[in-house]
Formats: sequence, C-alpha cells, structure tokens
Amino acid sequence: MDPLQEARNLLVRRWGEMGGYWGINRTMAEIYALLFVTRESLCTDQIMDQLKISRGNASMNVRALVDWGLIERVHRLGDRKEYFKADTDVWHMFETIMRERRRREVEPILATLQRCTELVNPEQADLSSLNDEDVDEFRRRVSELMTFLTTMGTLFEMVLESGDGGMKSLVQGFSNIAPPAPSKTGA
Amino acid sequence: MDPLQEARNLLVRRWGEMGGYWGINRTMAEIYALLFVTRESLCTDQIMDQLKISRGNASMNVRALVDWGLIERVHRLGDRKEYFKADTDVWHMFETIMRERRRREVEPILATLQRCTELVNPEQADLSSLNDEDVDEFRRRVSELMTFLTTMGTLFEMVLESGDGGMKSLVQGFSNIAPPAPSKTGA
DNA sequence: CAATTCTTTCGAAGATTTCTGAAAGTTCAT
DNA sequence: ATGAACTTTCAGAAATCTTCGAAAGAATTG
Repeated sequence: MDPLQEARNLLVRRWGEMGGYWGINRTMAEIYALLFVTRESLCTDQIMDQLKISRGNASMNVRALVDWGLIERVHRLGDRKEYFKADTDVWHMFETIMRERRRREVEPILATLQRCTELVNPEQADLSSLNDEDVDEFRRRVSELMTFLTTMGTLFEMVLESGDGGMKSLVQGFSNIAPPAPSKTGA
Repeated sequence: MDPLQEARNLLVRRWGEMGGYWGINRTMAEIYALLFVTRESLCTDQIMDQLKISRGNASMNVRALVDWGLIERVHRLGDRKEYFKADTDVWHMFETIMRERRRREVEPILATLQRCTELVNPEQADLSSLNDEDVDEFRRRVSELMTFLTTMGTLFEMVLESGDGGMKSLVQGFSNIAPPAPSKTGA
C-alpha cells in the first residue's frame, strides 16, 4: 500500500475509535474521516467497499452525517449516483458538533437545574419540615452549576463568533491579563 | 416525597442520562450526582440503596470516580466504613473531566496526525508514483486539523489557568475586540 | 489469630447498540 | 408503462457494554 493510502487508513481508523467518545458511532465517524481524507467525492458503493460495511449501514450513517451537516451530497453530470464530500472547514465542523452536543447534553441539564430551583423555592413549596442547611447547600450547589454552564455557553458563543481569526485575538487579549499559559504540549 | 428529595432525584436521573454522552457510564454519573446533591458523605451501602444498584457495581464505579478525582474517600472516627463525598468545586470538576477527555480523545488523534504527516513527507517516503494534488490536499487537511486541535488546547489551558475569576477577564477582554455575543439562551 | 466487617473481583446474565442483507421503494430514461 | 440504476428500510443477528451477586480478599478488633 502506498504511503498516502496508509496514512489515510491510519487516520480513518483512529477517528473511528474516537467516534464513540464523541457521541457518534464508529461507522459514522469512519465515513466522515474517509471523506475528510479523500479529495474527490465518493459514492455509497465506494464507501461500502473501502470501509467494508453493508449497504444499509452506509446508507443510514451517510444520511445521519448529511442531517448533521457534516457532509454534503454532490451530483455529477450524467451520473445518477449520489456522491458525498466532507465539509472540510474545520471550524464549521467544530461548530456543528458543538451545537449538537450542547443541544443534547447541556440544555436538558439546564432545564432540570431550573426545575430544581423551583422545587426548593420557599414561595412555591412547603419546606418547613426540612433541614435548612441541607436546603441551602443544595441551592448553592445547583446555582453554582447553572452559573458555570451558562458561563461556558457564553465562552463557547464567543469562540464561535470570533472564528479562526478572532480566536487569535482572543488568545492575544488574554495573554495581557494572565501569565503565559504553561505549554503542556509534551513530546 | 419532600420537595428537596424530589429535586435531588430529578437531578440524579437527568445527570445519569447525560453520563453516556460524557464518556462515563450511567451509574458512574448517577453516583457522582448523588454525592453532588448530598451534603453529608455517603457509604457504599447508602449509595446502593438510594440508586438500587448492586454492591459490585457500586464498588467499581466509586473506585473509578475516585481514580478520576471526582469524589474522595472520607473516614469517620470510630467507623470502619468508607464514606465518599463529591468534589463540589465546579471548576475543578470541569478541569478534571476535560483533562481526562483530552488525554483519551485528543492526544491519540494528535499522535496519529503527526504520524500521517511523516508518512507523506517526501524526505521519508517515496511519493513519486502518487498524484501530487492528492498528496497536497491530504497534507493541507491534516495540517488544518492539527492546528485546530492545538489552538483549542491552548484556549483550554487558558480557561483553566484563568479559573473562575479569570474567566470574567477573558470575557471582558474579548468584548473589546468583537461585537457582543448574541445571547442565544432561548426560553 | 479468628471473627467480624467491609471491599474488590470476576464470570455469567441481561440490556443496549450496531450491523447486515434482502426486500421494498424511488427515480429516471426510453 | 417498463426496466435499470440507485437508495432506503427494517427485522433479526452479532457485537458491545453494563450489571449482578457470590466468592475471595483485606483490614481491624477483641
């Protein structure tokens, strides 16, 4: 196998392994990776063939990737097959994934935290039989969590808003305020 | 059930549901949540009882949480049981989780990207039979990904370095450079 | 040092997720 | 309308992940 193909395979496999951690399944991750490392667009049969997966599996996961906006359909003149190519704008890919994750992971928690706050609000519930300290501590912890999640959300929006270039400004702006970040990039 | 208990249960269950997305299993997430919403420390039997899980399961997951540094063992005078309490410093919890995730999810990818770069380095491999454009495009994409991951890593270090207070500076510093972030906190 | 109390391990069972492949569906050219 | 080319669906099979619970292992005490 030529070095390019070897490199591609390596990346596809690794990316697939990571897929699990990223809330998407291995195949979906592999398909995305395959398209990411391939210059021309690929059709379903090529994907099936390269990744050794069934037609059904390929179809389902390609569709999911299209739904997520991580890959797009491409049509070639005089060819009825559908081809697919990856969105190779890394920032855009990041934004897509993060938004989806926030929607699925952070927002439900925020809603629950909100509800928890209401449940222990003295104006809405009878707390007379409860230990004050327990209630206070609970309120404190819930509130800290909410503040934290909200702050992170804001930071996230900031990062997205600033994009690739703005990111540098952000890093720049920060280094005037705090001591230089310790470069922990070992090796 | 009293409102406080109801609120606790709600949060524990929701947190557990989210666990899967966060690369930890449901039980581990539930145990952490239970300790997070409980002021006093709990022993294994109390955890088993409240979450309706087996001793083995409790033991395994408590250990994992201790390993991660998300909860800690507490000993009570004259009591041989081990009790556990959550690390309730939300920032610290965040740091712990993110470092672990980076170690497991980002670093392996970076290593692979590094290796990919080497594989298509003309000084180390014979690329003469390959299409130049394919190789160039591959190099470009791999390099973009590396840059992106590294940049995010730096941002991450910055955020951690700055902590709770510094975070505000960061947000502050940013708002001088870019237009105010659109508050997308719907509802 | 033996009884007691508590913790950990681990194989099997159970639950969940993912994948396959054949069949049904769709689209398009003729 | 028909048939060829291509896509989607879905029920069962396979793989993976999680949990249980009994037994083994430690630690502590009298």
